[in-house]
Amino acid sequence: MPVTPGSLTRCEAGDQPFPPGQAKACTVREVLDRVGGKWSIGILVAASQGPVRFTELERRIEGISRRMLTLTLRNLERDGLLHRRVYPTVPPKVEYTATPIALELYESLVALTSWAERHHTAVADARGAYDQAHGTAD
Amino acid sequence: MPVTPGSLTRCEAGDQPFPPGQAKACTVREVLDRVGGKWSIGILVAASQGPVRFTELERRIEGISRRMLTLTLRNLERDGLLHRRVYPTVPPKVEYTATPIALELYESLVALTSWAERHHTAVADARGAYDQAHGTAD
DNA sequence: CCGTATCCCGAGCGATACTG
DNA sequence: CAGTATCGCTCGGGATACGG
Repeated sequence: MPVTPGSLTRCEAGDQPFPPGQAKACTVREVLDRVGGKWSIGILVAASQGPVRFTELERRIEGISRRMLTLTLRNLERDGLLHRRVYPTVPPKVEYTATPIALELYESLVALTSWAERHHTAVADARGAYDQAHGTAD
Repeated sequence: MPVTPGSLTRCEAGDQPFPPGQAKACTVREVLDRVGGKWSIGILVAASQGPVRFTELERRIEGISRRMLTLTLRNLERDGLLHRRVYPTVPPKVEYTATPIALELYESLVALTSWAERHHTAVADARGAYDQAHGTAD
């Protein structure tokens, strides 16, 4: 059985104007609005292996700025995807841990990685063909 | 068995600097960069039910502008997710159809919708708690 | 009917410097 | 160590008007 249209009912949490029949699209957007940021997934992956400290993330993510690391961590924490534990020591120590629902999300993302791995060459080919047919570099 | 770190090998198609151990993050980003746009999913959903015409999409998506509809259609076509068929009639008629790999992607997205449906209340609660604890509206 | 062309704005992100 | 503050830019996206 393919995807059943209408199996997803409502779209109440969003402020986006999705008409009926587009409930699924809306639901997906919900997720994308939360982990669609440039660094969210990377942080989630790192934190899914166990508690991670701020500076460790800064090293592991490579390319991220202090600012974006902080911002993304805050957003993930706000959405209940990360738990932030502060040790009142000196120097300070903060650990970030993926919450259970983040781990579930992580699992769900596997479907996407699988798709990407199966078709990324096809996508690349399609791009090449398209750019060939139209104006590649003019 | 939970997600096995390292089961996804390389990240060759991207131009983003993902260090080793972040291959999964990179792969997911690949997908997000393609369907992460504001309207991509909606169009994909509509086109997955069968061929759709331009104006029909314009009505079904509700809120989308002509410009963004065209742009998003072009991107999806370029990535091989949509097939564009032009009937040389007058007035012109154009049909967009989801390709097989788009349908597979659509299936993969079900995992995300499932996650969203299971936890969107938890996320909302987390947000509320966070905003409560910090400065909601001050 | 199916687009393109232009203008404009705000969010997202990067760089840099400062702090408890 | 783990942040905050400020600036500035790029780019996605909205509004509007025009064209084949």
